[in-house]
Amino acid sequence: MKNLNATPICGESHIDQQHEEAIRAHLPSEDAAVDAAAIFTHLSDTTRVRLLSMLAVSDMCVCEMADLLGMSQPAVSHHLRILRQCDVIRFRKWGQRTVYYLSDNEIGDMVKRLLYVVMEENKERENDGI
Amino acid sequence: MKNLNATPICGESHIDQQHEEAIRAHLPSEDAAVDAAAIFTHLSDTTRVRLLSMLAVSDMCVCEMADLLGMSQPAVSHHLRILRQCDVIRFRKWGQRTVYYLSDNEIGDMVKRLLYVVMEENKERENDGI
DNA sequence: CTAGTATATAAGCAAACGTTTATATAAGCG
DNA sequence: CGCTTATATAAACGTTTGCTTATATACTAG
Repeated sequence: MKNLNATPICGESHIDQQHEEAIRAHLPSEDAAVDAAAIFTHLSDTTRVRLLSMLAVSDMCVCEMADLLGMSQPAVSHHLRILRQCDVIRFRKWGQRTVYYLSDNEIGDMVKRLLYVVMEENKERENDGI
Repeated sequence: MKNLNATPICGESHIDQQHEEAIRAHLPSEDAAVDAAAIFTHLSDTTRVRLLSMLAVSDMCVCEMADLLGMSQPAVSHHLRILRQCDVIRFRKWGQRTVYYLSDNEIGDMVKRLLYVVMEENKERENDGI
């Protein structure tokens, strides 16, 4: 295959059929793009990032998370449900309590790595100025 | 430090001051959580995932992206602005055209890895049978 | 210069999201 | 058995988001 990164299509003609087809062949399916975006959506909330950061430190039950965040219990449950649905976190029952933990799968690992990278970038940005 | 993952706090008492402080010490700052969530928000849209997937294949100008996605030019520009603002993508001027490309930084790399992981997970899920 | 193309921005509207308040389920405890 | 605690779900409301239409900027061609 040609080096697609060399020149933008528009350098040749506005719509180069061959080049266009080559690019289309590399694009994710409709479903894949939707699913990928969904995962990002599930992580795209400050409260949920906080919850995941907490669970990266320690398994925890709902009321503890609510206490630590200073948020209402229903609000926390709401976000936990979203994170559960995409299998980023799981839970085990422990008496009355429901103890949540990060999933031990690719998505869970990805989230941990991501959080780490983002936090580090954030530290650098803070050090650089403001 | 103790192994925080061993037992949930609630196993000892509902709020164990020492354990709570240990966890708080590991949590991201308010700003870090907001920034991390913001990055996910910027990626949390099907159109933007598609745009990034396209740019991962080849640098491209706005009208090409609009053509390939079958979307209006303002809609594409709207999303490109969002991706620009968080430095996931950058652009160079080329005559009348504005050619966009993925940033060569940690965030850009992260996005590529993420897209790859998510697409692979998606393929597996499809193979496992809907 | 004027006309046309490529892109960016602004205003407006419908849909989606996050929180709160209120209610439901379910497990321990007396 | 009722009473309390832990959690989940539902309804409602204000905010945010993404798309469209319309307009603005900027480069090119003639």
